[in-house]
Amino acid sequence: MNHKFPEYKELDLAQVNQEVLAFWEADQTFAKSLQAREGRPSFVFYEGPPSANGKPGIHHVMARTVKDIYCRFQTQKGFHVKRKAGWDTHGLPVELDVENRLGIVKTDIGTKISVAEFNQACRKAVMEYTDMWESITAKMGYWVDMKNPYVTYHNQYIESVWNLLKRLYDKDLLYRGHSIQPYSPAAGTGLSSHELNQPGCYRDVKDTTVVAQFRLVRDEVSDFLFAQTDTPDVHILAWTTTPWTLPSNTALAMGANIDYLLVRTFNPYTRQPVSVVLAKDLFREFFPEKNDALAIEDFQPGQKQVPHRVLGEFKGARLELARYEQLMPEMPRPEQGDAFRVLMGDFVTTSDGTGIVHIAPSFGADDARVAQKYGVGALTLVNKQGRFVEEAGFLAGRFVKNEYSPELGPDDETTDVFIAVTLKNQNKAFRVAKYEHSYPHCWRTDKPVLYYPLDSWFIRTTAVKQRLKDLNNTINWKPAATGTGRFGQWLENLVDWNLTRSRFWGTPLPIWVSEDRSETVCVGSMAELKHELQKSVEAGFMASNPLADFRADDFSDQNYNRLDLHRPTVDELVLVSPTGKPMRREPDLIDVWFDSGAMPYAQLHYPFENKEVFEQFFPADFIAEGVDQTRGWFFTLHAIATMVSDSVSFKAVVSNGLVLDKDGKKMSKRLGNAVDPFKTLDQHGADAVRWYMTTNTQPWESLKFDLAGVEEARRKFFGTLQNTYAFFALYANVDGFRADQPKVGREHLQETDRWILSHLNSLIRLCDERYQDYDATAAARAIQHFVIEHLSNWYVRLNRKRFWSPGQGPDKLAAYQTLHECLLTVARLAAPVMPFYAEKLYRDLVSTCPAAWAHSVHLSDFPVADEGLVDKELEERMDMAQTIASMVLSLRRKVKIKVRQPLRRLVLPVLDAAIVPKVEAVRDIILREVNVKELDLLTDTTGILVKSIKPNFRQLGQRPQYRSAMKAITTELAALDQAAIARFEASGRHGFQAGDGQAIELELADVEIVTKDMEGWEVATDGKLTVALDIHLSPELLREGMARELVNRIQNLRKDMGLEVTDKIRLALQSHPETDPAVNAHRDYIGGQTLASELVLDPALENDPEAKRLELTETLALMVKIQKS
RNA sequence: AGUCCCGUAGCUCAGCCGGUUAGAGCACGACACUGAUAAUGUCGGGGUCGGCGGUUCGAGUCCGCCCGGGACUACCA
Repeated sequence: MNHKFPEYKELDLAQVNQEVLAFWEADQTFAKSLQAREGRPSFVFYEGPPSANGKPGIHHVMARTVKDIYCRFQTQKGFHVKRKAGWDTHGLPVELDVENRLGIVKTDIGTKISVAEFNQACRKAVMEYTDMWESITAKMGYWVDMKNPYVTYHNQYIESVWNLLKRLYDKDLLYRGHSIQPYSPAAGTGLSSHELNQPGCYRDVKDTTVVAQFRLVRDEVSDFLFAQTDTPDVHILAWTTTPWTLPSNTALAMGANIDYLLVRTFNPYTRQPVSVVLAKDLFREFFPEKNDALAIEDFQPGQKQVPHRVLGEFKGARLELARYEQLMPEMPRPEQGDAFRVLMGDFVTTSDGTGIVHIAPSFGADDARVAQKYGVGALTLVNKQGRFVEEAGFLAGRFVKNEYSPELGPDDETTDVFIAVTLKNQNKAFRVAKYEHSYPHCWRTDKPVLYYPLDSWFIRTTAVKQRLKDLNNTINWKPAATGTGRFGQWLENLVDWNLTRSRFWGTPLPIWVSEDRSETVCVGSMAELKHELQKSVEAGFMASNPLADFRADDFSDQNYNRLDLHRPTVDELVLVSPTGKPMRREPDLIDVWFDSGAMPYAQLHYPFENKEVFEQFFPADFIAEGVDQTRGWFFTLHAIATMVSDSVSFKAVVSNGLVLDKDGKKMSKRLGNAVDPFKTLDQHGADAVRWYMTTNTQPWESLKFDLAGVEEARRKFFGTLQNTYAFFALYANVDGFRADQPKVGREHLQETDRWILSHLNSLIRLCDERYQDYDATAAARAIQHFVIEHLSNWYVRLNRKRFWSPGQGPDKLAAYQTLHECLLTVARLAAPVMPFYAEKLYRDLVSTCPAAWAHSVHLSDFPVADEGLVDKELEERMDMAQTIASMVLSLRRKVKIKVRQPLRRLVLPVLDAAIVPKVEAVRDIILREVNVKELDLLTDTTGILVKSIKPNFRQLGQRPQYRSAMKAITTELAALDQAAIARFEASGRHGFQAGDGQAIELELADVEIVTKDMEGWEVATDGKLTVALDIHLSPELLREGMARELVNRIQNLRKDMGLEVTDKIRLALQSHPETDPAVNAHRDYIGGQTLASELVLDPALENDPEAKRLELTETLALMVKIQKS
């Protein structure tokens, strides 16, 4: 046991980090913190799995700080908080990374390199940086169980995922369909949205655009248009930026509520009379105002300006299901569906084009959706190479983009232009123009992406949309707007989840299909697979059952690794259908997001193991990840839990924002502005980084990470806290203070003790509330304010003398106990945010008596506020004392009188009798602080004070009848002179007539009276308080001031000589007419303060070689001799 | 393009239910202190609260539109 509080020369947070880490390691503190709460209620936390094939960045430190804070807090609150780490190991980023390293592309897989080899490479790459992750996790103090993580590629994990898929399959929530996906003809591969979001993928390109004329068929629906015009035909105008999709057009889309016009005009190219339909909002884009006056009848074919006349207006809904003729009749017609009709689409806008959208369901996602809704078929006249197929007649063999062709260059005629010219000549183009827009490009080949229909499996999330929304409303989102806004919107516009990916390294889709697709089986477990395989062996489709030895009740890796549940092994398994046909696995993998969304189940290998455990660990009380996960992990967790368990997956979620560089730019390796997390933690210590991140900004706002801010946190907060501790330790050791001494009675507490304890307990309550509400920022800011402003700048400053005064006694003990209590409590309050320094501080503070406290702050309980110690009135009057002291100091500065120079009198005019007792209570504190001898409260201030009066708006606002008279009241009050104010104060009321004749009667409560000035005094005003300072210096005061100057200089000298605080001295001062009177008058004081056992005035000191020269003022110096006695 | 977040001093951020003189820290400048001292205190300059319009007796705060930054989703004629 230590009998002394450790003292330190300086604060080295990085060093503290090291020491505490070593302590935790040796002590197994994390494990103990869990053991200690074993059997207590659980606080459930889910760790979102990071991908270990990338190095951790500073933003991970941010995200993990958030997680760690609330887990540590809830642990201190007594909950059992299990934290299982996890690794996201599948998916495209891993594959791309491996392709890069091997120098291959997707199409090489299966040819240049086998799938087995490729997947082996992925398996290795995926855990490549595991040790870096483990290291950063430890260094930053994130407590999570890294020893038993869940890993998404393990067979047990996959089995759980398969089980979930099977449940969805059984609920008829899985179906096969096709969707329009980005596809790179040049690379021959589908692209994910992830790939499309690589920087530089979206590029501005200039394309030839066409406004095509679609000829309506006259029928019951469209008849009303034909009836209004003289031309035989009516055309719908539709705009496209991809004219190569026009041959595949099968429908047009209009907005049901959009206003459209029927316009009689002439085709600008063929000059033929036409009647066209377009959105009213876009009318002026095609028909300028200057042509309004031109008459249709007068039009000459050679005329440059084309006349127009609006014939009618109607809502899009009127044309629903109207028929039109195929634009290019030489093209085939779709085999299925009722094509060439006008559909209503909610995606139609009038922001550009014509307000009517050309629909080619094969080449647009919106197109496909609306076409499917109406049962309109598709034409796919382009193949995967981006080339028109044979059936496309005169277009057959053409590349839709020159970039896809090996021969064509940018200067060759494009298919778009070719089609535009063709349509022009056929009176089918109303406008042809170049248009610049952004379009995605394949990041590997730099060539434009093609949207192309591909087969996929989907999860019917739209079937549970309402339930998803309802459950979402019960989730506590931080910030709330993310839940209602971003996430809510996302759910509102939900589409079915495109589950499958044509890839290699991922969880295989456990669905086997017979060749004619008539029979399907979904496998939900290893045991089931074994059983199916057995049947297949019996049917003769498999030579042997690779799972023959698998035992369903043995969860060991050895048992589970009998068969790798990845490609290509699973592809080789042929099953048998109920009718005896062979079935092969659907070759696709599932979206990796399903892996991570399945983690509440799969991390426990549910439902095969841990069935009861799962009940306790679902749903999570809390999760936290970046906002970019809103539609990622947050969604997949939510969707899977809703569909499988009809429950939320998490009750509360904190989404944290980006970490940008200090100029607000995104960090990237390319720009070289990425902050190295290891270096940062090593240099500044995790606490400073965590503290900075937490206090600087709310976690969901993006953080402009600036090392200067980390440094500031260290200097301001940790420096002050450390100084406060060092101050405490210095004197506590001198006095042999022990923290486990019985508490002194409350009667021994001074006003300042009770004041700081009041603040402390308010702080405890606030922190508890804020942490509870996932608002660590407010908690940490409050702690910081308490430490710097209240504890250090005021409490320690006011009470320094109590600590260094000689002797012992209840008053001194009270001071030690109060300060100790404050520091100890701060350590416990701040521990979730700054786990290392809090640990250090806590252990130092309890080091003199470890038995009385937990040996780690993280094993200690969160402080409980003692409401009985909270005294708001006390806090108020101390605030007032601080304000008054500050005002006096300001006055002193103004008149250039040092604080060391005592002054006679301070006067405080009292406007409100209520403050009298408050001031009385803090009178001594004020006087001591500002070095003034008397404080007078002046109650009768008439004639002395200059007052001003203004309305109390808040008060008056409560009275409806005066609300509109506010201006008149303001004017009236501003006009009152001193006498009128005095009368008002005396009578308590003031009546007058407002401009409109309203009689107004004001009471004192309706106004605020403040003082401005005082005749003949040095005065300062702050709000309602005014102080006046008597700055007259009597000879007596000057002598006392001089004595203090002397003491001050002698103390400095003592220090310079290296004397201990307790050393006694013999003191000789040079005799001097300017100082002798002060020395004589205050001999005892000087001697006492400087511990001088002997004080002599020596006229001959000037020549003493041992004497030192002291500068007292600019003009006065004195010789002094000090000898240790 | 849609959705969401943000915009307050040179920088980082507070500002509750609308109340009339908008605050803190950093940085900068001046002064003071020197037994917490590689600390500390006091004072000071510095603001069209992104812009415009509206509601109101009164708007940084509420509403609408716009501008700028960011994120996500989409890329669609």
